[in-house]
Formats: sequence, structure tokens, C-alpha cells
Amino acid sequence: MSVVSEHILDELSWRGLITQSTDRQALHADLASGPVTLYAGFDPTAESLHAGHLVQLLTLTRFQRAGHRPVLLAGGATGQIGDPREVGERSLVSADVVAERLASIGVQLEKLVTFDDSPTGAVLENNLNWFRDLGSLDFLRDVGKHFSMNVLLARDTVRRRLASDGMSYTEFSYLLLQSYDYLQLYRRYGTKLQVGGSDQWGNIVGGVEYVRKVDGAAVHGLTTPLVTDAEGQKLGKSTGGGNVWLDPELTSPYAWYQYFVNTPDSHVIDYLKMLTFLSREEISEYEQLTADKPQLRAAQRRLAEELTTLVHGAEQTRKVTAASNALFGKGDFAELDARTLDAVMAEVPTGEVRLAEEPSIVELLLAAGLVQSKGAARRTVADGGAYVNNVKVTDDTWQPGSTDALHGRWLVVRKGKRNLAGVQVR
RNA sequence: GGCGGGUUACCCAAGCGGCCAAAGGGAUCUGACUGUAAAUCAGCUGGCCUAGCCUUCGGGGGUUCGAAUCCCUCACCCGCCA
Repeated sequence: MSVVSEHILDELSWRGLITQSTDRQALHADLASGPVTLYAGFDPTAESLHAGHLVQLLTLTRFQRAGHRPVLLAGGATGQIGDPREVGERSLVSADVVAERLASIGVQLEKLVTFDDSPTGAVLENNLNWFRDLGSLDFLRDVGKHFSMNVLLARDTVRRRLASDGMSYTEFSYLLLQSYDYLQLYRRYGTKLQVGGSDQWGNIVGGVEYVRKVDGAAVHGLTTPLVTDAEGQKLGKSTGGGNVWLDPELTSPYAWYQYFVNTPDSHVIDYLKMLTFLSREEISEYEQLTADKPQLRAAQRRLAEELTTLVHGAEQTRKVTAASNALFGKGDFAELDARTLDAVMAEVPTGEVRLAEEPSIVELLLAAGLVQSKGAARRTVADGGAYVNNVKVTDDTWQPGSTDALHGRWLVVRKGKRNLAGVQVR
């Protein structure tokens, strides 16, 4: 921690968090001259935020800690329209569903950014507040008139979509809605900066120019990189394809922790910079450690701990690290005492079987939720990827006996190297 | 409104009356090597009571001994013309 606080843009820059910005010098000066109100938008595309949203949220917090005030804009209106994707028209979501999602996302947002009465306390807004009563004629006259078709049609996403599978007028209008958001936030809160992922650049610039045309104000835009994993997948897409959610009902804290512990060496330092508040010094220590002793996975562990604590709290982090250490340590599961084993099993996915029904390894894998069909279970056994209590099972007719259950209760079933689950024996 | 093209498994994409549970590629999954890493190589990938049976090629209906393949119809998408 340095005594003289670093300029927020310089900090963001070394953390690799700036992809593009509008007039950088003017923005730098504005941020240096006093508290700035800034915003980022969150469309309710699902009932929970996912790991990919963290970059934005943490960026807002960084600004907040630097003395600025964040506005979190929930897309109650824009979420009903849908930001055009690279390919494929989105299906519309009903207003009710959007409202429901917004409620649960709002709770998550409030946990991740500080909301209080201080000058830097965050504000949660909803763009439905100004779109609800905006008539289509007013919209076309006051907003649409300021946007040139030539410019709109030149946008990458629009061009690609028109060249491939087409695009509805509804999605085409999305940029105008987001631009109007900026104007409203400028007028209501004096918001002078919008941050977003780099895929939002076009939308952000649209807003910046709109505010300038209408109110003659010089407001700014800043984009962060789209964080991707080694495969180029967006951060938060698990290898299985699904999202890694903040909601513990959708992604357990254990699974969340494991997702980050498995971060490849090539990305872990970048993630520490972008997704944690560790200092430069600490991060460079981890960089050294990863280079010298990668097998310790020290950086991965720290990353996973930081993010689990951020989202699920310190107590939960303690539990999942304990469970992970027990399961991935070199120790024999049979040596775990009953209490420890129960605690571990409380964190991982579990299922149950009745010994009286003479379940085979196939049923165990299925009960554990590690496979989705008996065929897949047999394949796993044939591939040599099935284990019970860390012992490989190669015969798909193998059945556990009562002596196999640890403490008379648990079978630890594993598929492959790192997919573990507990099966309770009845 | 007219004409033409299209809709195949997680994604892309071949197939155009039987040899099709459906080529090929990507992705996932598993194995080897490792460090719960990457890269590489190999195997697997609809379901089940697995010498067999069931469901699947946009929806529905039909022709045929037999259809992803032919016909009708509906829906949606793309293009050209108006």
C-alpha cells in the first residue's frame, strides 16, 4: 500500500483493466479534480450474476475506493430488448421474468459494492424508471433523430448479423436505449463516466456522443477487457459449458472455488490483477512463485480463496478449502475422522444409494451425479476413470460391500482426476 | 404479394429411398505424461432390460415392404423482385 494514492487510471492500467477509453487525458484530469460519478449497466439475462460480471463490479469498487461514486444500472428496460449478440436473435423475455431476475440480481449487486450514505456510496438504478413512460413518438423524435443510420449500420455486430442471419429492428434499437440511459444518468446524477466490457464499446460511445449532442457535455467511456480462459472462452463459462454463477444454489461454493483453483498458469496472474485487490508486491510474489514452483498452485489457491471470500464469505471459504485439501491431499480417505468426513461431504455434491438394492459402480456414478446416464457411467469405467474411495474400479459390475462405506456411511466416488462426489449408503 | 434457397445430434456441417444412431470438423468427457496447469498423443460421446430394443434429422400428415432422404401442409430463417 503506497502512502500517496495512485491515480485510479494508472492502477487500472497496470492491472490490465483498460482496453479502450474516450479522451484519456480529459478523463484523467476529471478523475483527479474530484469525485466523479460513474456507472455500469447490468442486464438481467439470467436469474443470477456469473463470474464474468466480477470484472465490472470490482472495477466499480476500485473507483469507489479511489473516492468516486458508482451507479449500478439494472437493465429493467434494456433487459426486455436484448443487446445484439454476434450471432442469432435473442428470444424475448417477459417483463415479469425480467423483474424477477432483477430482484435476485439486485441482492447480489448490493453485496459486492458498498452501499451507504457516504459521498462514495453506490446507487442502484433501474432504467425502467425512465423508459416505462417514454412514448414511442418521443423516443423517435428525441432520441432516434440524433442517430445516423450510416453510423448504426457500420457497427461490427450489425454488419455481421445483416450478412448472416439477420436482425430484428428491436435488437437494432438497443444502442439507442443504452445511449438514452447515459443521458438520464448524466442529468440525474451528473454521471460522467461509463465503464463496461470491451464488447460494450460501441454502445458506450453511442451514449457519449448522444450526451454531447443533446446536453453539450463531455462525458467519458472506458472499457475493460473481456476476460477469457485458455480456450478463449469467456470467464465464468465452466468447462462443461455452463456458467459459473454467484448464486450458491446454482454453483456451490465448493464448485466455485474449484473453478478458480483450476485456472491455468498462463492466466492466473492476470486474474489476480483483475479480480482481486492484492497489491502489486503481493502479486509479483505470486508471479515468482508460479514461475519457480508451479506445482504448488499457490497463485491459484490464493485467487480461489479471495474470490470465494468475496462472494460467499470467509467462513464458507474455510469450509471449502478444508474440503478441497482433504479430497485432493495425498491422505487416505479412510483416515479422515467421521466429523471431518461429514464436513467435507457437506461441501461436495452428494447422492445416496441403498445397499440392499445391490448398486453397482454404474449406479454409484449415477447417484453421485457424476454422469447423466448408465451408458456414460459404463464408458467412464471402461475408460479407467472411475474410482471409489480413491481405488480405481475397472469392472462395471463391481458392487460396494458394507465394509467399503467410510464410517459406515460414505462412499467417495470420483470420475476422472478432479470430479468428486459423496454417496451416502443407506 | 411473387419467386428461389434453407431448417440434421452440444456447435458447424455432410447425407438426398434400404449398408443411417446418421461422414467430417470443433467442443465436452476419459486415459497417458504432469502439478487439481498448459501443450501433445490416444479413446469415447442418444437412451435402455445392450447378439436386441426404443427415441432422434423444424412441427403435423401421407406415399412405400422400408423415409433424414419422396409428396402435402404449417412454422420459422435467408436472398432476389414488388
